[in-house]
Amino acid sequence: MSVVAERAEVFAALGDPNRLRILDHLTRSPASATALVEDLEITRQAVAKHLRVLEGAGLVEGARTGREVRFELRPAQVERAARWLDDVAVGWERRLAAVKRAAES
Amino acid sequence: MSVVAERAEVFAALGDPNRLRILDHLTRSPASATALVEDLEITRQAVAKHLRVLEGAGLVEGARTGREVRFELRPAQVERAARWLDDVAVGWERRLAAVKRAAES
DNA sequence: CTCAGGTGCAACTCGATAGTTGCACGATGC
DNA sequence: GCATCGTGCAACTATCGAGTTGCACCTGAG
Repeated sequence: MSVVAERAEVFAALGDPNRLRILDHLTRSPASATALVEDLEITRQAVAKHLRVLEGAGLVEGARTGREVRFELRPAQVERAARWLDDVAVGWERRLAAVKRAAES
Repeated sequence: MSVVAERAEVFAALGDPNRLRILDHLTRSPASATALVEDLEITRQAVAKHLRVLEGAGLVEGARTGREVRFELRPAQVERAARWLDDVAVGWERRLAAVKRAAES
């Protein structure tokens, strides 16, 4: 997959309110799909689908312990996405500064 | 709109390869919809739709100059999204450190 | 005035996605 | 062994989203 498509997949995974809530919960502590149902008012299967999307984007990883699967955050992709957004913002500000400099000369 | 829904809207707007390419282009210089068509191999109307999505998320703003509409980046939302991602990553690392400390005591 | 370039709006197709229900399977506790 | 808890898989609905074509409307240049 191309680098831009991969980036888009990560952002798309972040582009759903329920998934953001799941991610927010997982920031505080790992949890299983059934545990996450309580604060989401959707079914367990829907939660499981969201977790698969998040896992597909590399934002989260699940590991089986006994009969439950605990999902925990995987910060690498989160940081990568944050860094790209910073680059976009910084690049733009730099361009604005260059335009301003040109106008003053 | 709730804060989480708004965040999701921003990330959803970023969750498409063509929109990422548009954003990348706009980082370097403002452009109109028809100008953006050249490096995207989709129609002008599709580009216009993407621009409306980006504008709806507050990532971009268009202003009419003569008979064309120049779109330029709006870094505020970009920075806000980056900051939230940083918070997620930092919060998780902090939790990991706390768990480690607890295990060592 | 006329014509061309740039936008905008509307209707349509089609694949992806969020959500559901129903059921089957493996691991745990008694 | 057996009831149960947590998962996983499959089928289905319905909505959203990306992309297209076609047409109408302004604005600027000759």
